[in-house]
Amino acid sequence: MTNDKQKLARELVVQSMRTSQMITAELTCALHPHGLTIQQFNVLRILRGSNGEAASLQYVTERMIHKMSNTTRIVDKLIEKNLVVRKQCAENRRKIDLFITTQGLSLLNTLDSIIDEKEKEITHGIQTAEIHQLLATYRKIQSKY
Amino acid sequence: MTNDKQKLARELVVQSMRTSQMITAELTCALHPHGLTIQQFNVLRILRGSNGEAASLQYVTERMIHKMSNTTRIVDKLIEKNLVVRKQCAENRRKIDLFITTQGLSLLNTLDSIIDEKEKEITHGIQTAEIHQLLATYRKIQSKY
DNA sequence: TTACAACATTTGTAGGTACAAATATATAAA
DNA sequence: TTTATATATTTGTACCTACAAATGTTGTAA
Repeated sequence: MTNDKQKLARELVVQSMRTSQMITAELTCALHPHGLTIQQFNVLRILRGSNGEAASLQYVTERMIHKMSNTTRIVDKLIEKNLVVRKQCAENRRKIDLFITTQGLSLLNTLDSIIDEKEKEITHGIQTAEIHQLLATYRKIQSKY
Repeated sequence: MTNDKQKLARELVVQSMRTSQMITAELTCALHPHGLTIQQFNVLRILRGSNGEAASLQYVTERMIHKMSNTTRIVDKLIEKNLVVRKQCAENRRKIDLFITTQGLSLLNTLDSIIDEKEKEITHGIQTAEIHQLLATYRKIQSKY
């Protein structure tokens, strides 16, 4: 590998972290007035996605971006805000059943358009083909791990 | 904006966070045996980059990826490990002069090839042109903020 | 020269990430 | 049946991010 490719590799690593951190900052800022962090918001969306079916902690953790984060403690925060309820699973008492509440669904409903708007803003001026290209490169990187 | 573009926008946001988190995990893992976190490693590289010139906390903070992080406390950790020394600036006593130690330089020397290797691994199978394309897209996203 | 604003860093706090160890429950093997 | 193993979640710890407030220092205008 040439020195040039090595420099590019480092630049890619640094810039992908920087870009992701900027996106994170934007979304954090958009959610803040509504009292949610990105992680709490993501867990809420995952629970909405299970369509009324009970979701276990494991189910939620598998779908999170930061898989090593502590789902128990993020869910705790959502329960405090009455956005989620937690029940012990009847069939398997090791498991925890999580459900989004009506209040949680209603909050998500408000946030959807706000987040859509932010996502539009972030990708503004980037062509569809360019996004497809970017996603393809991401898949190559992710497939290694 | 079409519904299709909106879905792509969301996918880009999610996958860029996921990719960056995977890269972070890889680098964290590579650095762990040497007792450094990514943030500590980055600060150390920034201090090496100042080539023996005193670097203020502000100088370091500006160059970090996570600008809102607490440079004081990251530097504290590096000082504990004798990788960095901190002095009050003589000309302006508000400022702090930071220097990387010989021990710090020597550790970085060991880590360089390890990180180079990781960066190679991450970008393996991705063509130079593809990386340039990716970096161009990143610049577009970053230029908005 | 004494206020006052600007600057540079530190400290406090709430929330997260990563990893390991502990707890509780269920299943399978001797 | 007892023991061992696997499964699901919780708890503990070190470190980090984001943001705000506090501290100490410097420059400047009345």
